[in-house]
Amino acid sequence: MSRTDKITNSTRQRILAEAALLFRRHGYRGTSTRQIAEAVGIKQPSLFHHFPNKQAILEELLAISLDDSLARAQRAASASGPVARRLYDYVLWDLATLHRLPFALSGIYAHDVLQDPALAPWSTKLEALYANLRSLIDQGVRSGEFRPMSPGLGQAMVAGVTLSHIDYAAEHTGGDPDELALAGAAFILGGLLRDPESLDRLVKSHDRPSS
Amino acid sequence: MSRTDKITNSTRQRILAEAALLFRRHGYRGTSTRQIAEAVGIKQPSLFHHFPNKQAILEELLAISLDDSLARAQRAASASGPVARRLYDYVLWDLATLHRLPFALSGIYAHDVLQDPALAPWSTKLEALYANLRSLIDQGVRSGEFRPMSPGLGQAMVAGVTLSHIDYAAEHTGGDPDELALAGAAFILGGLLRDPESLDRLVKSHDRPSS
DNA sequence: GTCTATAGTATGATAGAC
DNA sequence: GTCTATCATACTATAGAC
Repeated sequence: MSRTDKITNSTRQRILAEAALLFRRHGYRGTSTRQIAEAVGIKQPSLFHHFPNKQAILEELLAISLDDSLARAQRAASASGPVARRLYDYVLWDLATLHRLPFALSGIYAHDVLQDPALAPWSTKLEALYANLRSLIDQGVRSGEFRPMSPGLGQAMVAGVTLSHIDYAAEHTGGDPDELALAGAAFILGGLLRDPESLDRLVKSHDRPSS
Repeated sequence: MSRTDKITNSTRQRILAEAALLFRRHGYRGTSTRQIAEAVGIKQPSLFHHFPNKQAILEELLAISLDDSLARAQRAASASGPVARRLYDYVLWDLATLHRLPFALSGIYAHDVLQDPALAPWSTKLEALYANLRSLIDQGVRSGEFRPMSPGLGQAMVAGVTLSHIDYAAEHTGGDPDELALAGAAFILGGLLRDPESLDRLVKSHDRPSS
């Protein structure tokens, strides 16, 4: 995070915003640098004054959306206490953060793009995030808090719900981030918990997520 | 369904299978016709003897995966009886079918591809499928079976879980389709139901899904 | 039904003036 | 920091021989 972009609502930021929107709509590969430039209101070669290449735009968006999530997931997986509580708090924070992003992120976690060897470091980070989720689910299954299930499948489904929120957010602006996050976290925990009454306890005892 | 491909394990079928695999891995746009041809073991122009163009390959895969699901969702949404039962049975059938497909489908529902105007008919079909899911969720919320939630968000999350199964299936072959479908249906219903004890009843009273 | 050769197009990126 | 002009490349698809 050694950058100097305090509140630079500059061309650079507008490129990121428009690119994120287009990447979500048409995918990374389905979006041309000409389209991004047109959306920003400049000509295509001018993009390359702000970013060395198209991939650098994608990588900056990945950094925005992945780094914090991975750190939080790591802490959640290695902390102590009831797993349901830790996973619930993590999901709640993740979704609320996601719904507050200034960028319509997505089309970015799509496996196809991260499969590119040039993006291997990001693929590794996403895999690390997923490994923490698998660990959490495994802990919950072993402790009896969650229904028996393959941690891999559980992780995939949790990630699937998260991705669905990214898409939903992009097409339904104006929703309350916390409300959406609560709905998502309740759905996920409801899907995992063996004794779903404990969900009520989770919801009721939760203070607002700290940024 | 006016085709004549009984058990033609022909070049045509192998093109479909390899294309499906590559589309999932690298996306539709990230997969070149040369890659498909190479995977099949022929040269690139030979593809065009079997399909008029690249898009036709995608469309055939879409037909395989979408037509039946839409029909089933339509019936589920307009039938009578408890919503939870109808949605549970639909999801169970959908996931079990999906896990039995000979093709590693996906990368296909990705919004970015369907956004192409040339694929508008398929985009319409997917939207119709989603509208039926929204209707089911809305019915469930109104009847009190499901927790209060926006039908749009609920539909998105259900679809997200389904997509996660497609991905999971592609990377973990050999799992029991029915078992995976049960886990997915339980997750979804657990996420939706207000009174999750009724989930036990759904699971226990269910006979095996008819093909 | 498959091949070689190639047309036609769109793309990401660079050079250099202003 | 943006522009015009352009290069090099990769792609989908066609033509026509075998």
